Amino acid sequence: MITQLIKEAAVAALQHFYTEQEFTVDNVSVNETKPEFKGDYTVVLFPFVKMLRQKPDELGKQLGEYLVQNNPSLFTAYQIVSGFLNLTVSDDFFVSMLQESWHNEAFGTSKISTKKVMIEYSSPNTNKPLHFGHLRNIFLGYALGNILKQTGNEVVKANLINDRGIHICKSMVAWQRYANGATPESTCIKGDHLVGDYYVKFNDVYKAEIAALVADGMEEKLAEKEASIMKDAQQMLRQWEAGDQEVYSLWQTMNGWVYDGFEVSYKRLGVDFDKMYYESNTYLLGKAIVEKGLEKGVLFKKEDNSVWIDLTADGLDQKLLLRGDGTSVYMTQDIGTAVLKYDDFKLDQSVYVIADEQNYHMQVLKLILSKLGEPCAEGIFHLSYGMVELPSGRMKSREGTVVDADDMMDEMVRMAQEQTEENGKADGFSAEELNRLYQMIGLGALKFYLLRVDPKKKMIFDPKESIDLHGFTATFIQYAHARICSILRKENLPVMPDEASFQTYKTTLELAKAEKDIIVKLEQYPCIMETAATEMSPSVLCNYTFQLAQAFNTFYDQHSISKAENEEKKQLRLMMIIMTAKTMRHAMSLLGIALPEKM
RNA sequence: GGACCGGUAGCUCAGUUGGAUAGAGCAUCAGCCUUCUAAGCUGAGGGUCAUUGGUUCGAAUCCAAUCCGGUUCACCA
Repeated sequence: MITQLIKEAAVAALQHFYTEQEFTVDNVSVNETKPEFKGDYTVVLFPFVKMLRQKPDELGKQLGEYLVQNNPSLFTAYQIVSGFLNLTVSDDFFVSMLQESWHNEAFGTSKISTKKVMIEYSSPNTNKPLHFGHLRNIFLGYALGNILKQTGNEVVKANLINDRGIHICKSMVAWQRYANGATPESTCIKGDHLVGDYYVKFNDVYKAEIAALVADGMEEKLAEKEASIMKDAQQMLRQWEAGDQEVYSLWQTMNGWVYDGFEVSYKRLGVDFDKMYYESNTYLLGKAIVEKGLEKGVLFKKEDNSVWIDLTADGLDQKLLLRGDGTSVYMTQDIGTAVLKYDDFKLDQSVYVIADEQNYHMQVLKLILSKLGEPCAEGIFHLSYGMVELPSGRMKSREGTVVDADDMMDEMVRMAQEQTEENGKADGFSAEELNRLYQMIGLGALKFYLLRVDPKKKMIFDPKESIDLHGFTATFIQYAHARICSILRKENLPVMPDEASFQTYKTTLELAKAEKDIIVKLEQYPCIMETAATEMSPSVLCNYTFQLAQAFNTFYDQHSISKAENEEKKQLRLMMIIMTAKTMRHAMSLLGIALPEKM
């Protein structure tokens, strides 16, 4: 990568002049040169000015001369502007890069990290369908898995399904009471939606029952406990835990409906999992680890027999791990699951894609595991993301204010269709092609919208304003890609021509600014990929790809490819746009976004 | 109250270990389709980087304090 080469060259130059000092590439700061100055990359001189007691301009001149003289294939000129050494990188360097890499499908992949990594994402409850907030989680997890694979890691995509507990019993009770045996088949409602409807029903009835009790003079707190539907749900949970046949079978049936529904959604979203965990299998785990912790003296018992860990020395609180009656809590279960995952796959790293409201929980989980001496503790990483909110505040499934994931997908596809037709671009496609195109545009826009911002920022989504298909969007990138493909069609070339399609000319014509801008960007791709992986941030790829598409559009407007000045230019430009399209496809495919050849 | 996260243009956001006059998109305004797709391109306006101090040759970035918003500190999951 070029910044690395520049740093190494700068170190060599410094070492040449100042033999008594030690320099490393980490001392050298290299940035892209600001557009208002001549040059491509800039070495900041100030750190050395102080260290070597030299005047900036003199030091810059000394280094600049040396660098240009001794690296003729890399630099053609230098310029010093108030403490900054601006280096012009030779066209030859960029053209060679292009000639070597335009065809390389592995450009951007590396082996900088070869860990075994699990990414747990999605992790839904089985009492309601997926909503817009889940989508952020799902896209993040899926994209991150792909990105980590690109940098050499072995990735296990995992889904931990929350399929048991009081909230699951709530929809079951409501279904039992009010559904008259309705099934997805009998109602033609997608299974997860059907179950979700009864979860909402439960809460409606629950509220009404409380109101009735309060009207009869009961205290509200007591009414919340005494409402018959709630008592039924609690009773059902006890029966489930006791293994009651009838309850168990209802539970299996309704969860089955939900899984069928999820399957459809996941498939449409284009995501998948290598390993499924179910809380009904894991909720009893962790107790044995807690017992060991007691023996070791890491944990302690209170008078009522409940088991705790004291984290006050770490600035946190005491945390309950087992109730007085010996039953476990959420944390206990998570401890068990963390160890289970570690044992299943011998993980180096275990990433949890979970909303930021669980920051404290995850911090405590990691801390407890490390105090218990569990080797899985070190690899735990919480990829925390901000919740998606509506202008009116948080989405609440109990209040029916959620934006449903399936509806959202439909809405996006509908918008894609509407826009395409409005722009008069729906001609020349078969019905099936159009359908595929609308899916690509609609879902691409949705994914890009949710991935383009830093995960930890919360986002507010206004369904009324919906999602723009202009500007910093997937559509913009898709459009640039389609334009490139259109040029290639005109030139009778496939999207990825044979390696021997072009001659490798020795550069004779200077690169135009718009050409150079694209090639400079392309050259940065491997570096960008590394950043995305180490920062665990798909948004890095969104930003990069958008900039690349922008650079292409600018170029496209200024220069012709078919009617290039000469054959050399034409072939160079073809290589350039082929590599641009390839890079855009590569980056976007990691985010699950497809790019059309025509739109 | 403790802990954590956020505050950058009217709105949504970039800004990689401190580097040049803080950048995009949307919105607004002005231009550009007899030439490879105008879902595009070019230009203009728009900023006390929440505030105040500190460190530094240099701070949106690091430190301290303060203000605003959010999350969390359950024998819920």
